[in-house]
Amino acid sequence: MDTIGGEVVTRGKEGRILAAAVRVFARLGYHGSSMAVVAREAGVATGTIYLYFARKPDLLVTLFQRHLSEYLDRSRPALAAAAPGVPRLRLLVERHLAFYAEDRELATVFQIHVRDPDPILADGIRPTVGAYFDVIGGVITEGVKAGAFAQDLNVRLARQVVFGALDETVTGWVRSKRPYPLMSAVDPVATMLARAFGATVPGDV
Amino acid sequence: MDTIGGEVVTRGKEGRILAAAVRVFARLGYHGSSMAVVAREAGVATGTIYLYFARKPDLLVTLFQRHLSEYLDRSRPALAAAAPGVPRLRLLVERHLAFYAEDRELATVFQIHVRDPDPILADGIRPTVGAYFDVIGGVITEGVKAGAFAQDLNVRLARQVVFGALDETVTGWVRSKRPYPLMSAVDPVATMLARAFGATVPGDV
Amino acid sequence: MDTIGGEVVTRGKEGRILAAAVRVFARLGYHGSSMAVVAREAGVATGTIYLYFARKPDLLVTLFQRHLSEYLDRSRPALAAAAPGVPRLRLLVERHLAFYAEDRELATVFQIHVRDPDPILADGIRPTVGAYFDVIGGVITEGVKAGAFAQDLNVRLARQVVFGALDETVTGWVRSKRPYPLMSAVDPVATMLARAFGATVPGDV
Amino acid sequence: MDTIGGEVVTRGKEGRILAAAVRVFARLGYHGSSMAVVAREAGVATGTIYLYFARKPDLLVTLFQRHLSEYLDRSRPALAAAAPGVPRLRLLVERHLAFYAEDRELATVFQIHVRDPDPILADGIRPTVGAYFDVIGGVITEGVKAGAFAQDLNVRLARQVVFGALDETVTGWVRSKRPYPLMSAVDPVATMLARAFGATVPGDV
DNA sequence: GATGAATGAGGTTTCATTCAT
DNA sequence: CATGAATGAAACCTCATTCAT
Repeated sequence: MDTIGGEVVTRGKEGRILAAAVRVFARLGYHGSSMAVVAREAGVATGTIYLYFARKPDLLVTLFQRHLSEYLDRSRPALAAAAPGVPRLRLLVERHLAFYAEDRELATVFQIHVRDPDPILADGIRPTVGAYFDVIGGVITEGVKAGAFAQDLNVRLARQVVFGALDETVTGWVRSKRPYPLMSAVDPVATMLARAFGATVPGDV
Repeated sequence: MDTIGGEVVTRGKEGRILAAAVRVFARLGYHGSSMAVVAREAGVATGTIYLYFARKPDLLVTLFQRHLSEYLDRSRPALAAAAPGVPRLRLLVERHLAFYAEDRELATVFQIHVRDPDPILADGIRPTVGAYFDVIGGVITEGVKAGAFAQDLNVRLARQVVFGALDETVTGWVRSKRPYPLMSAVDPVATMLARAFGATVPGDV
Repeated sequence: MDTIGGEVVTRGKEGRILAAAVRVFARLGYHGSSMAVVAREAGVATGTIYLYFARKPDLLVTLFQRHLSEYLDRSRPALAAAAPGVPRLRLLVERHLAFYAEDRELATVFQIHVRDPDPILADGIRPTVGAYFDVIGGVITEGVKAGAFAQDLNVRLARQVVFGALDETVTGWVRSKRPYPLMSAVDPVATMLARAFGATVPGDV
Repeated sequence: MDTIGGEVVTRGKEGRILAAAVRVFARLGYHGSSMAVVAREAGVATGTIYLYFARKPDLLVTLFQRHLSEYLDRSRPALAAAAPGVPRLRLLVERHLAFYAEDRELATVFQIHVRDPDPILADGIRPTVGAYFDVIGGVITEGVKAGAFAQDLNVRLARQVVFGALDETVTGWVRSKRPYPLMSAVDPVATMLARAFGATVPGDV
């Protein structure tokens, strides 16, 4: 896996296996998928997967680490460059939805498994998701500090509202039979969240 | 299982099995739980479960149907009795959180498995969750009609924001090591959602 | 498994599985045997074995514990009843060979696997074999004390000579194409060992 | 592998692989060792082993053939040079223990695997061990003929007693946590065996 | 000769489900 | 109704062996 122009690119056999895992997990879920099916989808022998991933959970955990971490690394500087408050919050919404819009199957996999209670999965996934929560928390805190958001905002709850709203927006999009452009949700959702935090959105009286 | 005075009551063996399933699924997750463990927790023989539930997924599906449907049936008239707009939205938030606060283990199970992609589970769970979405959609639509919420609100997205925000609020509560009173989130979350929809919240200038 | 008149008797499914394991291990060795083959030999399904033995090594370890421990328990009082020195040594030889003569396949399994280095096997087997070594050591020490054996005997080495000689006698018998009566070796071997320890054997000048 | 001045010398890659196999087999046992681990220990690629040994069992079989055969070839003339009876028997004991004392890891491997029932292993190992039995048998037969040992000695059994006693002596040494000098066992064991066969040992009345 | 990635058969173990008692 | 021993399919994972480079 390489990064070219800011995009995660998967190459070689390891990349093909991860890509196959995304497709299979999206279809059957992690627990409904067998290593044999992932292997067949990747066009390799079952044993070959184990040359790159020691155990089955590593497939899913690696997906989160690679894609989400990489997304976070790209997002932090971009967010810092935006003005605190509404602009930065709007950018967060835009980037979040753009990230998932780019790969519907990856989105499906993430939506399904962020909350998986299997201890081994959770141990691998939670740190990455926790880092994302921190990023969201930062956006809110900075907005409050800048006076753009209500001063009495409960940051922890606000963070959950942001994550929950974004997450469910993506889930709805993934589930919809006739997929609409996910990016069309950027403006409405960003507006709702901004208002939720007491910001004055351009166009409001 | 019966309903007495608005409460779901579990009786006899079927009830003990469902209650055991909640405890076990909360601890190990549906996919990490075996029928044998559920049986032991319920104090019955493995085979006995099959006298009440034809397949393993029926355990989880029945939990959603019983508890969530019953919650919905109780909620609809209560919501109808509240004034449309902010009061009704606030009541929705309050009832949602109260429902989960009442049974932390049930909350855990629901949080984890609403999105499970196993086709048999999904087929059983989605209708019930869909009905809840309709209830939420109704609250929002009525609020718009009543002029309490922004007239250009995208109801579908707003619905997802509500569900996502509530869901993540409960998830956060369930995950927290030292559990705080979930009901303390009612006011802040209700306020955020009301503002998100362009409502004037008492106390706002 | 029960004890009737001093004999180990295997009953029910657990007994049938152990008996099958003896036959299969004798033929293919522990490492060359699969659970599936043992199950087929026992006339049960593969999974059934796991109702009685948690892991594969438990099959072999249990064989040692059941048969060898039981043999030791029967032997200790019998040996104590014999006069120290040559008579007791002779009884040890006789009982050892009789024990193996009784079940050629069990003998084969034991010969092959007493020295198996697999840590899990070794941990289970060594204590039992160690107890046997102690019994042998006792016979020698008592013989020395009674003045029947050479006073300067190195007990540790003598113990190894006894065990090695007996073990190899059984191994040779197990390996021979046309099996001779193992009990015909009792007298010659007992005589050799008695003389080895400096005892005067009846008939010597 | 070459023989220079009576010593087995391992040269080149084949020798390094065999030496690695000894170390790995001593640590993990033949059945617990993988070709990959042997290769890593030898510092070669996995495939390289197959340039020198067609199958995995060939590694173990070759070890027996090379080392034991070479030992036998050196032993036969040495034994012939010793006086029949006790001196020759004592030399046999001394050479046997010296052979194992020289390489504790090789000793471990041999102790563990002489009796392995895997047909392919057994077919390769048994002839070599059989040749050793013949050598031992010769020492005893010559001792009887020379009038040094009891005339009614059962040679087959005596041979097993010798081999078993020596084998177990080495096993005990290999197993002991704090290794003592194996050669200290030469005198006591040789004495016991000589007496076992009815010989008058210098120092006896 | 040497490499080591790739293969895929085969092993152990789990567990939903059945059914004789 | 209730039991729980039994089933056997299917999962994960290992590893001897091959072969293109």
